[in-house]
Amino acid sequence: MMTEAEIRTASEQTRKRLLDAAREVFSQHSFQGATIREICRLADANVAAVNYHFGSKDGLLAEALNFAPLAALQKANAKLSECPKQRLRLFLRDFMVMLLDEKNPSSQCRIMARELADPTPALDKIVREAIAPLHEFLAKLVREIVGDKIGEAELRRCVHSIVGQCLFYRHSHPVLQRLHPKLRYDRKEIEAIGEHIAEFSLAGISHLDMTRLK
Amino acid sequence: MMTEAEIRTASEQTRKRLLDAAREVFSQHSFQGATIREICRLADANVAAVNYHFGSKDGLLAEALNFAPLAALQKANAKLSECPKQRLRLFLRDFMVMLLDEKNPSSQCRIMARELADPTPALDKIVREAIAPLHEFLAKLVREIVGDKIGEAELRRCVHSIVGQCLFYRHSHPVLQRLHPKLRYDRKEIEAIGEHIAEFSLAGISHLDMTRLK
DNA sequence: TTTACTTTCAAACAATCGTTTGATACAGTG
DNA sequence: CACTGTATCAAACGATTGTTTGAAAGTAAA
Repeated sequence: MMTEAEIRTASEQTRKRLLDAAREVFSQHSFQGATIREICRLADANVAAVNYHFGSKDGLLAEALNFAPLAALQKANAKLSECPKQRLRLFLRDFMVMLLDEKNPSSQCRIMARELADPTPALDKIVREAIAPLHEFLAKLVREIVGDKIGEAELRRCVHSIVGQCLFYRHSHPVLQRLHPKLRYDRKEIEAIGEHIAEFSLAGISHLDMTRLK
Repeated sequence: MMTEAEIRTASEQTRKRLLDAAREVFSQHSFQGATIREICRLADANVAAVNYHFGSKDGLLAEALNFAPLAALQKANAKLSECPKQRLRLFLRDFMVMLLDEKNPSSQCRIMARELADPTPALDKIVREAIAPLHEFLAKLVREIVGDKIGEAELRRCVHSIVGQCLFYRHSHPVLQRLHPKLRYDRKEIEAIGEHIAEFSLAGISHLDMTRLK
């Protein structure tokens, strides 16, 4: 026997299991490659559960996406009293952990990275709520570092260079596994990658700054 | 009425139309998202033609892949008498044209970029014949620039930074279109992107060199 | 208990997928 | 002519997809 509150959570537990399973499956397959049956098998739910709780496969993906952790990362970073360069270093470290660490529950970013190349009905939401704010955040940070000596087009390309480096490790994971079979992405390696991207990018940004001055 | 040679070319023309259509469709959809029926519709051929000429969808993808243009790019670059830095600039410009220019017939690289994230039976061939040589080529080039002052792990990360920047524009094309709707990838813009990646990366490489020396 | 509502489930649905089949047309060989 | 092999085609095959259905189970309120 269950109380009203417990009943509600029983249904919500099913929803939660479905969302967790969906994030897992959607992050490992393309949207067309992920099947409702696999998600439901992983969630220990009936095939009809997805359409009952979320209306459709599209609806499930839309609800599975939650970019609050990414937004929180940016918000917390903006409040730091460090210099812009150091804030970029810290952000890239945390962002790479979010992208690569299997133990990290924020697999939404992994879905985001996957959906970039494969437009789905959820892409509009992803761009609006996650990618656009992320690019604006980085653009503001780079602008703080470089000043107003470079144009908008170059600023945008710097942001692309940074994001491109980060997403590469997530996107090309299956390939990198085959190129370097011995490599494991433990916490230490992930942080080393984040630091590399930060130093590499800071040098690239500063260099553009210098070339503009001449 | 046709002669024997013309018959053979008639069949080979069908093969060619199928391969062209396959490259077009595979570069725009994931492997699971691309359908044989769409390929055959584009090639103006029967649905059975793919299995008749190539055995299966997998076989069609495998034969559609041809990395000769990419290999030729590397070979031609290696023969240049320019300094390593200038050779990197030239290679990145040509590579970006190959990746982004719609008028460029080398759409195999676009398929490659797409397949990175979505393992298919053809991924082994892609890694072996295209990605591994590309990474080795860039590693050698970076090594020429930086000398032996950095370790293998850092060298590898530099290559990843370069490749990541390049692939980002191909991978995230649908997203970038929504972020910057006014932007068009004409020849001039593509070359500007290639130059940016070159300068950005050269600065990053040189900086790692300097930090190692201290 | 009876009634009303929510949730779950096995089963089926319609659509689409990659693939196969058997017929057909055609060119070359004897 | 008959025979052989190649290429194409409409049609169908079996499997799998996302989705729907109708009944069963379970809870809350009457």
